[in-house]
Amino acid sequence: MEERKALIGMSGGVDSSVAAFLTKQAGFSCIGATMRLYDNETIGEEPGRTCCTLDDAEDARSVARRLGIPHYVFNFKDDFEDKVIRKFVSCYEAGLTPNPCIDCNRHLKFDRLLRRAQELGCEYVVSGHYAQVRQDADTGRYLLYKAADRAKDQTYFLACLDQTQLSHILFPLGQLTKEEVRKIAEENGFVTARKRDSQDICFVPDGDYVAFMERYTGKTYAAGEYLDLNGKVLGKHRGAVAYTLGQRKGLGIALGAPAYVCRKDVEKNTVTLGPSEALFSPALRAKDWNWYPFPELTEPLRVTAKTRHSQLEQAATVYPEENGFARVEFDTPQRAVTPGQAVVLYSGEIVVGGGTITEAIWNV
RNA sequence: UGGGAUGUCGCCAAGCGGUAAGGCACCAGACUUUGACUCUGGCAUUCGUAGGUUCGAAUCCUGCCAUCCCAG
Repeated sequence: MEERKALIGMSGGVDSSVAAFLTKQAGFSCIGATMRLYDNETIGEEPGRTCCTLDDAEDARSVARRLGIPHYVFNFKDDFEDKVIRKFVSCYEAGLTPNPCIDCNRHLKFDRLLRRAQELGCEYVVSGHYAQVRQDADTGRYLLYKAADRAKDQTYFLACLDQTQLSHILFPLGQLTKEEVRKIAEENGFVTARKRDSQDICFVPDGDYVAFMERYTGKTYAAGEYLDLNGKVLGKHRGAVAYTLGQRKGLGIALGAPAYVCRKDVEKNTVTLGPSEALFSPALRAKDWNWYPFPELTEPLRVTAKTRHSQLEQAATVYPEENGFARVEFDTPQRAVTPGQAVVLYSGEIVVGGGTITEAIWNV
């Protein structure tokens, strides 16, 4: 029987290094691959703490060499710019709040990279994500399960993957804790063992995404007015694209009490400020759903839901709607439900589905 | 120009003779593979200004300056 082949997406971090090690140990014929997603000139930044600098590619290569597996660097800059960076910018310009990590998973790691893997004869793409995929014995469907290490669970970023993608994915870290992963890396002498976890948007290393957008588009976003909940003008803001729902920091306006972005209107270029209490909505509507235990949602279902990565799951009921939409009604109103962000539904250990929030529903 | 009022951190604001609260904003960390939220820490040797009284003043007195209101 021919040895099964797997391509490991190696970012140059500790997680994917250990994923490669475990895949090799499991008996797969492995190929290591690092994606080149952008140049520093595209993003107008000095090399920094990002997910795919040259240093990171070198670290990945070093680990691959140690494991005795080949290592390639694939140039996916065109797709990354088109499907992640451009979408990021156009989302903000449309008044939404994008989630580039999810788009990168959907279009790069588990699409472009997967296709390249298949060209190389690999059945699987392997990544260092903390999540689990299992095939349901009865239905044959691929199910996404939470990671054993709940604190590191990354299913929120992966609930955009469809059945075809899941059927070709291995997450070797799904049953391990971060601590165990670091230990394995140490024991094997990987240079990546003590690298810190990645964070921030990789192509905006300094965190100033507005400055990034202005550099990238060559535009200047016009200042506009801050409004209170009654529409009264409170002051000037630096352009509605620079704000996201629920935001408090960086408003630069002192109102005596903490103020948060409660609504925004990119057409009128206004940002409405108010107290935290004005941010709670009892329901949301979302589109572009992926369902895991079944092909389509046909009837209301009790679930728990997250509207952001670092949020406790909230009890809710999801209702199917026309044209691929679904409505999620929370038992308790949720704060700053933000269009453009993902909503992910769970039932116990499994991910029921994931979609993209189109609107917060303020009155039910 | 008369009459009145007020001037304390970027904004608001305690203090009222005993040696500068607090909130907001801001900055820095922490948390976090998105944006956010949150948490912790920092943030006026100085109280419009110049003098005076006092052991001691942001707090009392005087001049000046500035702002606001009412008269004009």
